[in-house]
Amino acid sequence: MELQSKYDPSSTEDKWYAYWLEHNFFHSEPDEREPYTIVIPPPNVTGILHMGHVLNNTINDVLIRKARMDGKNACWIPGTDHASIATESKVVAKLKAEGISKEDLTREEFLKHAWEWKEKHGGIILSQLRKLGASCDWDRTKFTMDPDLSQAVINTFVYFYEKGYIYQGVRMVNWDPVGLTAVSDEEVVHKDTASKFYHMRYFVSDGKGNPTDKYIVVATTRPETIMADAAVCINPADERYHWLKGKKVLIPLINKEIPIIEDSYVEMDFGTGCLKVTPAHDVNDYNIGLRHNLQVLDIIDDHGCLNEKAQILIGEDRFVARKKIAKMLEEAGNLEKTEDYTSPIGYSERTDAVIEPKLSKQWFLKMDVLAKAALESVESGRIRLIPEKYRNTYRHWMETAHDWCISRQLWWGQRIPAYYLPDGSFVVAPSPEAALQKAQEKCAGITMDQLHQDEDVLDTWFSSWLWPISVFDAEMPGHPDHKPNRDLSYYYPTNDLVTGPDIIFFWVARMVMAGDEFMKEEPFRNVYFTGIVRDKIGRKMSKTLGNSPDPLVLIEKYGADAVRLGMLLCSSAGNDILYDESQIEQGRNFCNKIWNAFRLVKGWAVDETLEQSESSAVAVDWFNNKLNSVVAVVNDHFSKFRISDALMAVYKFFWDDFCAWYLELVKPAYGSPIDAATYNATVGFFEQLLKMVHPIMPFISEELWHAVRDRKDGETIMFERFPQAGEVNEALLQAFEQACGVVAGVRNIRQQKGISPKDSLSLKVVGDYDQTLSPVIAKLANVSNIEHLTSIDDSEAGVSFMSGTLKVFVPLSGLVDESEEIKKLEAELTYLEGFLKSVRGKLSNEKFVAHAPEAVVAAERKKESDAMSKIESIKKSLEILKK
RNA sequence: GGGAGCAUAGCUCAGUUGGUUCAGAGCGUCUGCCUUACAAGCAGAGGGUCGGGGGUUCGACUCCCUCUGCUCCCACCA
Repeated sequence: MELQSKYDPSSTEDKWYAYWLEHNFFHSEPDEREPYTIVIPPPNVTGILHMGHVLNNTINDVLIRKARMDGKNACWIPGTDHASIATESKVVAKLKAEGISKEDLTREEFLKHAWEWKEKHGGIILSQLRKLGASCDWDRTKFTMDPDLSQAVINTFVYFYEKGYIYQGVRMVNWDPVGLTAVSDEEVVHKDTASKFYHMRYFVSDGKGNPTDKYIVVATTRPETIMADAAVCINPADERYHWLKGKKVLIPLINKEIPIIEDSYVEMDFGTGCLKVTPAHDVNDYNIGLRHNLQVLDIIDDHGCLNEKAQILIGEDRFVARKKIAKMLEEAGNLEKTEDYTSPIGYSERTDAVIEPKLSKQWFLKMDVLAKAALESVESGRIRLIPEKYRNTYRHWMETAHDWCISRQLWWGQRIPAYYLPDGSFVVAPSPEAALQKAQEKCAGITMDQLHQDEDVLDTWFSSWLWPISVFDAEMPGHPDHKPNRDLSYYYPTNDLVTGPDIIFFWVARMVMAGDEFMKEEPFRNVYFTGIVRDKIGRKMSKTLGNSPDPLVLIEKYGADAVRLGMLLCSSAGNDILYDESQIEQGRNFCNKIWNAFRLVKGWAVDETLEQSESSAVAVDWFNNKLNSVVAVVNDHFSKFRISDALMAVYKFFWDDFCAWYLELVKPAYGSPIDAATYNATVGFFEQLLKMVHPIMPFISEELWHAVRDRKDGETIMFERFPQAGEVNEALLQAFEQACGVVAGVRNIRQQKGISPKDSLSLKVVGDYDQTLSPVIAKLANVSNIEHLTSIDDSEAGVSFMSGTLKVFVPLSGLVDESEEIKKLEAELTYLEGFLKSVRGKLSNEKFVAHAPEAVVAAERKKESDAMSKIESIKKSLEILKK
């Protein structure tokens, strides 16, 4: 069968993925081997594959396939995250399109829709990962809202509640007065908005609630909130206002007396330097209020209208009230001036309503003890962050960790297991039945109907932080005294985690906390941070920009192997990667190169009677040593997570060493057969190369591994042992290197002089030269004979060049332009003399000789003598030329 | 405003305790080749005072300070 000159991934990739699945190669069960475990960063259950996933999962797959080939029991757990906010908003949008509003549904009805949506759209992303070649153990696929995983979450809540780590508290949330819901920080968009800066007079009180004639000016953009003011704040260092210390001022219009307080939060050079503190309606003011123990007075209702606590303008919308109150202030003589002012205002992403900061009751998990342990896990080096710079970020987070707000005003997720009694008190229990029992202990005779479960669900991260534990043993997290099951004991801790630095705190740190708490052992050893995938000009990939290619289209066009290689080419750990389709083309080209190397080898006819040629014998010996040295380098790169370096080492080894040098050396003349020894060695090398390629490009390596030799059904390259480094004959590698230099030199002369590769030349060499390499030079440079001499006959016309300390002379009659040669040699001479001078400068420096290590000084001496011999040689050539 | 990081060839990046000819790789560019494995290829070549300035050192791309420019995270200015 004639093989095409282009590799066609579409005809092989699906075939081999099906083959791997059919033989259950990805599945892992505990055994006596060392485990190697990765849990997938669970993508959103209703998400679809984007370039970020491709990068992350390619790296994961490279690591897992490498470990598998290193003989470990490799297990990669796939799964999805319920992603409460993202999924719920998708379902809400879908219902809205059908004319159904969430408010019209009961919780149960809504959840039914949500589950239907999940069943229909969920897990698409996992099937897309198969296209990429991801070798996940699909039998172990998990979902963060699987019944057992959900129960683990509930149990964890109960556990921490009973431990005293969970409490209810008040927190400022982003309230959407139109959507009538709290929205997350991520759903708030800040837009510069034109507004007014109102400068108001607050009169100083005489101590009995009456105004004196003294006043201060307070500037605000929100005069409608003055009724909720709890204080006026100045910077303690502000001398302009020292006279105010300890005094009280009166809120305009309502004449309420409030204190002057001091806090360095206030910027002296912003506004008037006096800040009205309104704890209920501004986050910063709330925090100041906490420090100074101020009263919190909430005067705005859920719809954004003033309530009765405002005393005036009750029922007015906040923006209407703002205009009216400005007028009232002016009439009362309290408005000094208004200025135009532009400031960033938060808007709801979904309803475009201006966000109102609002206090609400939330559940919190104390972070102090957990964060301390998690910090220690990294500081001690038990967890390695790659690259290391993220240790700083991590430490910073852990040292300033705020308590974790774990409640969300949503329905999609694990509902908080707190059950309220009619008297307003509550019990926390892992199930309604258990809750009832506890409630009855508090209040005899109470029935299930009288219990009311908290409406909120838990933050999605409150389930994902258990992921490395719960995917193996969902019993474990809630029951720290529970003995881990077989899977958890075997696979935990996992080895490597691959994720983005943006969730270092949300996810990574919290998994460490859960691991420390429940397992007394970190959940992973190494965390590899990938960068963000950006487009060619550095913009984030986004739907609206339309600069995000569909990975499936790319796979269709170039093949998964090419896409994988293209993504890895430019991805050093922790750096953003600038994606460009040309990288994937490079991946495709490499596949094609491998394919054509295979075509060449496959096409050879073997003649068992043929003797191995000298050049082939040298080639095989050399390549064997080269293989050993490259394998050592590649393994070293892998062990340090230098994945793109490992990849590049393999790439160059295949392309340059194997194809450009080795194959060219052993290639028989067209139509001639090859000897058996060389053929067998070559096929063996090719197999080793395929194994080195496999973790990065699984499909083409499996395809050719089967094509290069007859294999039985059930055989796979996946479980072949990754090549191990052996002894390296450094002298041989160096000698070969030198020979390559000579070959390149001769080719260069051919190019310059316009000599066809078909015309053979002869060479004379002077200097240290390993003659065993002569056949190599002869074959690759098309040289008929090489003479190793002590000096060059000065009567002959020709061109010479230096390769290391070796002088190579190519006799050429009639083709030499002597003046050009002289110019070239003189330029080289000038360079070498300068070089020699600087080396001698170093060596004559007593301090250098005294301080520098022996080896460095020796190296300099070698440079000196090498340079001297080169200069000598060039001078001789010049003499000859100038005759 | 607080914190972190980056700046090396046209582009994307290496440069691993400061010392081998250390100024590198890949891609791109240029030149010559349709040489029966591969033009998605082969053979060659050019290209950077390592952002500016200062310091430490026998020696600095590498360590310290400073300036400039950029990026990210957090808090967002009443």
